[in-house]
Amino acid sequence: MVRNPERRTALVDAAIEVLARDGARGLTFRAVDAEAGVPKGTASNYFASRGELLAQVSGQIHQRIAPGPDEVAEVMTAPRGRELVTELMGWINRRVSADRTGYLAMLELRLEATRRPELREELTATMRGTLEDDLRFHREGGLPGDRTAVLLMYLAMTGLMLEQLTLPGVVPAEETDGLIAALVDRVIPAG
Amino acid sequence: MVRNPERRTALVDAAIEVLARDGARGLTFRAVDAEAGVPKGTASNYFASRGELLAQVSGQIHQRIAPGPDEVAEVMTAPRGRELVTELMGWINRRVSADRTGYLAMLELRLEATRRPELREELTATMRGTLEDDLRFHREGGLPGDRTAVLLMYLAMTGLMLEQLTLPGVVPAEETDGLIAALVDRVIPAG
DNA sequence: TGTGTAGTACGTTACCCGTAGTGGTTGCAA
DNA sequence: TTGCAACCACTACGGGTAACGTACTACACA
Repeated sequence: MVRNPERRTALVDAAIEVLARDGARGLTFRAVDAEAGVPKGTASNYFASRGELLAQVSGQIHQRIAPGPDEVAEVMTAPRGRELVTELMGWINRRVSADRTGYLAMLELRLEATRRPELREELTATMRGTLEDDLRFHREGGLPGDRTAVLLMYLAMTGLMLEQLTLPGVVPAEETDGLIAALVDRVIPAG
Repeated sequence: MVRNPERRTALVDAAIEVLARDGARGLTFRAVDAEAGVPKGTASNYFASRGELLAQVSGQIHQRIAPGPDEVAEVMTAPRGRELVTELMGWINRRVSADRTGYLAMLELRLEATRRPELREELTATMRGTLEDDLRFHREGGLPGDRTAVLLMYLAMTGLMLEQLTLPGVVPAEETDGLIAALVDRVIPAG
């Protein structure tokens, strides 16, 4: 098994690209080779199996999707209130548009997790972790809204994400900002 | 091109099953043949291409997912109010659990639509139609909650659906009923 | 008896996969 | 500086699989 960290991450990045563009069906070692611009057979040398490739994709995609810490810090200079929460949600939304590839690959992974117990466990643990981080961030950051509110926002944003990524014509893009504002407004209890 | 309606729907049903179980990757004419218990090559005779197969799956899956009219009528005997809306949402949720296969296939179709403009258009039109039906049903049925409320519930239920289908461990099953109740309670404006 | 569909069998095609083999680069030691 | 050893990129090949479509036969029904 060859170990060249740069090349390995390059291959995994290529795999993410292929996954988003061609779907699970198009994700083959050869396709990864081609996408990464490396000779045929290279992916074979770096990953023992398709499952291992997916596992590494799963590990890398979170880093790709996760926000940079300074990015968050910048937004969080504003006073705590519903407006700030709205801003955060809109920011998530824009992030999905900006990195369609990453989020689409994530969706493909979710579907794949349906059939791969190990992948499912890993993805579940990570997603659960980030959700708990969100909850803690919200609570300790002094943002308005209880635990239930955060969970509801999480679900609605997940749904919005799915819609935008797969069938953008169903919920018109012009409405999304208004919907996000209404979501925050209604879901966070007054007080 | 052979035309035997029964067999055709049987094949499409088999394709839905394969799509949910093995994903887009596993959806081949041969796999459909095997799943439907018909001789190899049959699917080839019934569908000119993979795209045509997917188109027919898309046409049939909506009927499979759509509720029977009497089912709705039965629930709608209750007095109009938040409780009834909660009941309806819980019913959607149970429906997803009961027909995992159908909804998983639907998810696979959404992802596939990412790469197939024709499929995307058709799916978008249908989904948009059912969403507008929902909105009309809600309005004309005298249920509480404005248009925004229905859209927000749609998004949250979509998110919940995705979570349950792909990573059921992230949002614990014990919480879902409470979340649905809270969703309805908060999203529908008082009045 | 003729048309159309079910079932069988087959050949072609297209990838996909892994690996053996080669050459080049780097690092270390004499 | 030179020689050696390890590692990795790259090429090329061969095996294998499975998917696909179709020609062919059998049968039912009009």
